[in-house]
Amino acid sequence: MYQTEQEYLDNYRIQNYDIPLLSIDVAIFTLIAGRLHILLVERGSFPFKGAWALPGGFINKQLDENLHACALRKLEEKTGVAISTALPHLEQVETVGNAERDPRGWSVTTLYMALIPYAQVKGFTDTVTDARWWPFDEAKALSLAFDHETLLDKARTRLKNKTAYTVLPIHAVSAPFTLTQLQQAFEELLEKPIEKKSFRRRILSAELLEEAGQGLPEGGLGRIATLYRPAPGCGEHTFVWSLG
Amino acid sequence: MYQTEQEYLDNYRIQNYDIPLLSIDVAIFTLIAGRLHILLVERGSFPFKGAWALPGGFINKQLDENLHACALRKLEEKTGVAISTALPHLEQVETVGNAERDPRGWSVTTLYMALIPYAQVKGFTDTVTDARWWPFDEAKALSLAFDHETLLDKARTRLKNKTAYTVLPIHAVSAPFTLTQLQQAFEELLEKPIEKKSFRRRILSAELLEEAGQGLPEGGLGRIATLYRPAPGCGEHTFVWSLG
DNA sequence: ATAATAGTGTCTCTCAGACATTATATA
DNA sequence: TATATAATGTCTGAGAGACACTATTAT
Repeated sequence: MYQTEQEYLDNYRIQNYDIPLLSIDVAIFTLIAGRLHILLVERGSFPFKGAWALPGGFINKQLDENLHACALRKLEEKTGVAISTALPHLEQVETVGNAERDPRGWSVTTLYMALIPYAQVKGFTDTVTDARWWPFDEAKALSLAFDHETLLDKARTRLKNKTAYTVLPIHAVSAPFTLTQLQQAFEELLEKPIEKKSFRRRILSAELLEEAGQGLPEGGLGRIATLYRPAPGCGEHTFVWSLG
Repeated sequence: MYQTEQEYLDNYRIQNYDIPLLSIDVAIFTLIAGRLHILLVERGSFPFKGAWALPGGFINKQLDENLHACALRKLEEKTGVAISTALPHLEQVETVGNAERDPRGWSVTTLYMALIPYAQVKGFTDTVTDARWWPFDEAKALSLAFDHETLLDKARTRLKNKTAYTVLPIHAVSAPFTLTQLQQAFEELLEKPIEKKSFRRRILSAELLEEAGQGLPEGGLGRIATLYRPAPGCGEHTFVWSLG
């Protein structure tokens, strides 16, 4: 039909094709008072107007350099977290597509999962009126928009699995923190207790933390604890063991 | 604007939105004479006409029930493998999207990875003229269409990682097989030798194999080996250890 | 002192790696 | 017999779980 690639491209119109709708959804987790919470937004427009949903939306070809940047933009819009600040963990979980999940027809969404320390976003999310943090179990009991209950489960499963073999929960606590605080974060995400000595042995021998002074434990009672912060460059090469 | 969800849906036209192109690509791996190969197709149309690429294409809203089914359809079209037959492993790897990967503009592709025994597809792929099996290293040296060199790496990495903690390579050998054959498959996918006794201990204690008679080793020389086939329901709950 | 929390010592059990040894087939 | 491959025996060291014990703080 066309003789050259340039000629083909000049005549290409995406509107001529019957393509599915594509969106991005982000399951944003944090720990509030030690318990797992997730950020949900109340939908202000159709479809599912008024229902709670994961933050998400469409790719903006002008604003978003790539898929990850698009997810990061959603994360920032809802949490006010500045990219440069600290350690907002953001990773792609799975892409789901079928004819049933959206009443507008065959649609595809790429699910991301984020984990951030509450201290870093509390000020902002408190001021946002259409979004709020839900304890995870309560969120699961809501009737969410689209197939977001399924997406919630997928994100939660990823969170749990990675906690068993990486130091992912480090992204849920603000530095500096005690090893006990970090262990409690691990236990909440893993949904089971961890033996203290084993935890300390592994987390310290991994050399992913550096000391950051000393401080009293939460509650102000007990022996002074050593404080830690993530070591520089502890980014993602954090896979070594198998917990639980 | 609209008062009810139904009214909104009645007036919804996807063509009114500026959405990116969405495709599916499948990295299909097999072992030929013990070496890792990947199936590539020579593109017959623009863009990248004449270049080698991963099998893939667009979702067909009528034919495809969901994303996985779409990937399965691509797999079947190129390999002739019947879904019902045996164990074609197919899993989603990652979704990539940006403005550069496709000259037609901002585009998104969901990458799948498949692993099948060569014996199951040899007859069919031999007859297909626009597709051929490439040794993995040679494929990497080709100049592939789009960002398929990157995709190839992502799929290869997933293959390698999962080999370390699942029995994924079981999908690369035809039953019945000897433990030595299975070990060689593991070693090729893992790119390093495995200690024989350790391998046998773990693979047998996982109880994912059942005995399937006895046979001479390849080459016809040596002690009679026990043959095995995957145990029914060894599907995917195959994660237990950490090899290497 | 007492309660509370931080941090350590150390035993045991499991299991991977290493490697020697035995068993059984063909030529 | 020699050669090749299958399959097992067993020692060692690393590390996780268990749990008792010591150390240090506030009240």
